[in-house]
Amino acid sequence: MAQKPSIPKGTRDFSAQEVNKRHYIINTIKNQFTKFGFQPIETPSFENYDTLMGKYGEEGDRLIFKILNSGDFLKKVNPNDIKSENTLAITPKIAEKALRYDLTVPFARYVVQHQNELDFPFKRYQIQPVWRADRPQKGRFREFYQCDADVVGSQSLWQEVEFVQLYDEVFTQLKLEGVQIKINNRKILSGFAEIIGQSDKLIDFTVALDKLDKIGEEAVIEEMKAKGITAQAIDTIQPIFNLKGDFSEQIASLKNILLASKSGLEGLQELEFIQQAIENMPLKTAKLTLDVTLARGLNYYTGAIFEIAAPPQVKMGSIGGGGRYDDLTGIFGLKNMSGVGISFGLDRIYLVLEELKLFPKKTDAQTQVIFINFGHQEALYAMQAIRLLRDEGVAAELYPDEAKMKKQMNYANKRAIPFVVLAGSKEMQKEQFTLKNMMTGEQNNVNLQELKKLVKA
RNA sequence: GUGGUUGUAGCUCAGUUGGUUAGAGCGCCUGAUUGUGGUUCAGGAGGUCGUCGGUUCGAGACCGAUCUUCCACCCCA
Repeated sequence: MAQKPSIPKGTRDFSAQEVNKRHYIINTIKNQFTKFGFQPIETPSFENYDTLMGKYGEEGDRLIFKILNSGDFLKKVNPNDIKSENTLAITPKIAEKALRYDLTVPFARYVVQHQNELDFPFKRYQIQPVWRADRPQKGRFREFYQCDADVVGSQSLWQEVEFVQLYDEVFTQLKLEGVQIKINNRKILSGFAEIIGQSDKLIDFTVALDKLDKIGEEAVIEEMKAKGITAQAIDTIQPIFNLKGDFSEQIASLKNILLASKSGLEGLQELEFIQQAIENMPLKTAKLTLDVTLARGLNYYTGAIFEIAAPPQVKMGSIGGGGRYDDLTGIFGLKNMSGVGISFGLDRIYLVLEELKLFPKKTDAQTQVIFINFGHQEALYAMQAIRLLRDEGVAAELYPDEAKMKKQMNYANKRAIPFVVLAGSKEMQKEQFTLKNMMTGEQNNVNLQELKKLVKA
């Protein structure tokens, strides 16, 4: 116990069953990505320090795992910085690489770096782990998978429409019903800030607004005041705390509030476009809702913002998110390249499916038949049959050791292998096999042809 | 980064105000059953009580540090 090895905080090992279930989710997502015309790419697990730093705000920078240089990494550091414990100055000197924090920024880097080889609009998907030096919690890990799909090089709102459909399709396939696709638009949030004459406090304003359904109206107002937003300004936009009605009714009331804001009205128009399209092509199981309090931390969104809420009966943070960013590649020197993308949080979706018992019983193929090992001659006889079964696509194996029958049977039972073949000298003489069905316990003497047929069924 | 919480056998957990050799259920191994798993019965193995240090005649229990778990905040998938 004491001397046993361990793994770092916030990381996990996955058993065979868990991996199979994860593959089930990944395959579902991948199939839909492909159907919607996205191409797979992969990027390295670590990037240059400068590629990642400064892209996620101060909080994000703190959560990026930095990789210590190899060799005499202290040589490049100014000794005065070490003496004065100037961490900020030392870090970029001793860590020139860092683990990726998400898939979007590496994707932007990829697009800029390969711009001459890509055909725009470029649609890519990417399913890889990311790392964050966060404190673990329910559904929060330090290593987790993101499944991203993005389009760059198109300003068309049809992309947003398609992403809503893509979300709906994936969760429908996963039998996860009642998922809420919350949508908002950064331009509406800017519009609010504009109306109250405090555009400089946009971030503070949205961060506070984002907490509305969690801490309530009063606490939100409290926080806004604490951030220096005037009571008068808050009064002006008070109505947004209590928006009523369905999607289009909310749009109508917002139009009144945002009358004086050009960008606000633009944002509303975009939302209307998406909503009307979806109305004409109803979603299968998900629900599209307008949520003006939806802010999402990432600074780079400029248009639509998505967030996916799990069905209300499970307590879980968002299981996906995304949005439009007009200038993501700008930070790497490629201007005028509008992009929009979404992400699925694999690990959280897993927890939700587990809690709601939505995983199919058989998430993956497993061994269908195992042959008892009676000795060298018998094993050879078994192996010949196994090879033919494998050619037919049947997962078959031989118990490797000449162990006691009871032990071999027990092993088959534990692994829930549905068929066991007993082929000893008796069977070999008649070129037969004794096939035992482990579910029913019944046993039959069959030839190879019949064996294939029975095991496959 | 802030505050709280958890750790005893492979797993789930008991363990009294600090006092002999730290227990249970499940699982595991062996046998009853030399070509038959699940059920039953009998027997058995397995723990430096997360780690390091301290208090004490004596620590699984008390104190400190550290690691880990889970939770809230922050932030986020």
